[in-house]
Amino acid sequence: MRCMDEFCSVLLLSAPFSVLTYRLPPALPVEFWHVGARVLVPLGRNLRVGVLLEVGVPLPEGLIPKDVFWPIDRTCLFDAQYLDFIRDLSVRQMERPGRILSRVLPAGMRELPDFRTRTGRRIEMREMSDPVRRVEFGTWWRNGEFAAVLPGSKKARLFSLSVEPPWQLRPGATAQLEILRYLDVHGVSSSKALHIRFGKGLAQPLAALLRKGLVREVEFRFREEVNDSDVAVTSLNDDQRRAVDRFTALLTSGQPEAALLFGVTGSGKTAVYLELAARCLSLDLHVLLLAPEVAIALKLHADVRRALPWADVRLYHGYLNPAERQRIFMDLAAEQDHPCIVVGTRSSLFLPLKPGLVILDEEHDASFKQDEGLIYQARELAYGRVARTNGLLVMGSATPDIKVFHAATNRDIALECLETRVGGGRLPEVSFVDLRLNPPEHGPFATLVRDAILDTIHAGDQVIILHNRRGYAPVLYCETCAEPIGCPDCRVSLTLHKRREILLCHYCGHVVAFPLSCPQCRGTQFIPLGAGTERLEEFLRQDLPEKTRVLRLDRDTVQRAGTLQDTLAAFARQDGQVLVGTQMLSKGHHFPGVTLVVVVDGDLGLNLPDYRATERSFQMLVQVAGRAGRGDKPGRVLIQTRNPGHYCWQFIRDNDYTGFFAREIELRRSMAYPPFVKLALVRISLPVEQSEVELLAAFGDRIRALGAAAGLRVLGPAPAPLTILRGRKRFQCLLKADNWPAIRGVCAEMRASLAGEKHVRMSVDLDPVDML
DNA sequence: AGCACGCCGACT
DNA sequence: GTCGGCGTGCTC
Repeated sequence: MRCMDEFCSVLLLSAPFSVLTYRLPPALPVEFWHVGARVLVPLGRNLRVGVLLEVGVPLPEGLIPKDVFWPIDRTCLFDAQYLDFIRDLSVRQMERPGRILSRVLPAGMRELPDFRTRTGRRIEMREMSDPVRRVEFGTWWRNGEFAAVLPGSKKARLFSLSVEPPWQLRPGATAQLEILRYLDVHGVSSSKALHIRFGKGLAQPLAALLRKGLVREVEFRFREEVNDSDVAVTSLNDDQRRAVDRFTALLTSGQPEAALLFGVTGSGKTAVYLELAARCLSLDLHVLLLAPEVAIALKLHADVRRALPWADVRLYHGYLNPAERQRIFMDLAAEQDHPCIVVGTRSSLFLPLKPGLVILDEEHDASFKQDEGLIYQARELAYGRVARTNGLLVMGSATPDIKVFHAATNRDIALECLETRVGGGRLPEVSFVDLRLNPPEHGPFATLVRDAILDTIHAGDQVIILHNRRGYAPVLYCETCAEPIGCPDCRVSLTLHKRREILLCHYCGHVVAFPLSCPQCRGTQFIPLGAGTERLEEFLRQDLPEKTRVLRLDRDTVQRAGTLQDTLAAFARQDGQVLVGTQMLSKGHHFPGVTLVVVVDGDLGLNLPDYRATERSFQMLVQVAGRAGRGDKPGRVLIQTRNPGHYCWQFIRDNDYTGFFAREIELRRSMAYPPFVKLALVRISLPVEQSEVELLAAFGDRIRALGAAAGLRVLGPAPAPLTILRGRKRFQCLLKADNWPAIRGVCAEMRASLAGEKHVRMSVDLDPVDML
């Protein structure tokens, strides 16, 4: 029994997310409490989950503390390094640490757990607060006969459409039809999401649909890959060996290190990762291997399992069900000294590991930036993690981020290059088709492009057609009122998705049924303008010889469970001659039968209001070009353009990343863009019905004054590229500075100055990836 | 997030 | 008169 009261600080994992002071209950022994473990604390009249941050803190003046209610974890979940990492992130994001932590943890971990005895009997909170019973529960807790079980161990059920529309339903089955439509629009959905949408009336119609086989329950949106790995586990070539040796030296240098592995597509970066991972494990350190997309993570997971069958390999990503995610999280926390490899997507950065090695595969990929909710750039967080463990961050790419390559050329980070394609495959020949001289006479294709497609098919080879625009037509034009149909909440036109019979806003997700009559003039005659992947697929089906099989891959087709993998697998075994799709198909897959890649509109990405537009276009086109000719036949890439003079084309043709880099970095230097300055985008929005005039004037004056005082340049405020989005008018300022703290300071003051304006929202994107 | 408190509109 | 809408403010 302690004679003096002890106080502790607890970080709440639900609103208000504050750090509060509690007393450790004198009746429970001190060994029940672990810094970094979760505890149950009273707040108001109920209990909350929090993290025990510190024991032995002073009691704030005038505060009468409540007692911590009960421990949840028996061991520390978050060590000092992890909490420091979260704290650092919270400073950078200008958010409270509790909010950050609650966002990055598997959902169930911030919810009230059930307490059960070993025999499975549930103990009510009411019983646990009885002072007499508590002594007994304390004994049980110590003996491990009593524990917190995570909620949500009940599996979240996922449902997917299993039959394409039109559906055979009895007339009047409106509830069933609504559910089918919902699944068609939203793709694989959890029972929770369906419940939110349909409420109590869900169970019966859903059961009917399951019975009829129109809807099926799926385990998982993705299947684990079978071990058909194509990574050579044979010996490494000289380049690969040199990279491995150099990185191994960095791994054991005793200080944080970062390195870039720069290698053309097909040069065997994965083999380097695997060898390095093996060495890291033999040093008893954790390895984190991050992929930009779940599908690529699955592939890498299979590769790792095959190459390192003796290793403890885990797979983690956002599509695991919550119980699964929690289990992995808790397992890793419990075995922090046991070396293992986690393969996953960016959310794996928040697992409780002590990573000796973090590998970012396809480092340039925009998916590594989380841009909803908690905004972060995986690369920076990955470095944040290895910085605390004196580990090594390896970033791999054929088309590195300009900023990363700049750091490598400055020798701020190490650089290793893989010069040759493993197995000697040649890079494809890239040529450009000037659409002004060769007009698109066959749908969107110039005659010579269409001929090339036909020739390839006749030769028995495969074609990839890239068009980074989904849907049927991006604009639906009303014949009578001569206006395109626009989104009611955003100032953009709706995209026609013909098969799904909807018009969809690609910015806010607004959906309307199609066919419809024009909301302006009630007209019913429409002309679809422009083409998305769906229209290309339709065109190719009609235009190409009848027996040609055309597959399509974009976000719309992938909404059916397993479609992404099924389609990729079907195309890989040549169950289809043509694959049409968005940038989704430029990533990481290997199709030996492909000898032609067609880019329908090479200019599509070049004219966006974004200083990185050219870089991104370059990366995507080089990546998709890399899909061609990886087998024994040489490949060819045809890029249609109306702007053949653009500087990036020659570098794409010559597969000359370093040339592109040299040009681009000079442009960035002269225009004062990153990496030469730090950039932030401050956006304010207000409901459309409010006047912005006064607000903008006051906001502009204040931010320019603050900016001048802090030594940064302020551009704007100006209307944002999508001026009206989701029913709000949007304006933005671009801030340029030579350090982040100056930017953060100004942003924090601006946020404070807007505190009184209830309907005005302000968001800050530090280092924006795109300015839309 | 919850839950209280408090201040205004339409009911037994 | 009171029931109940949800705006504002606090919780160790």
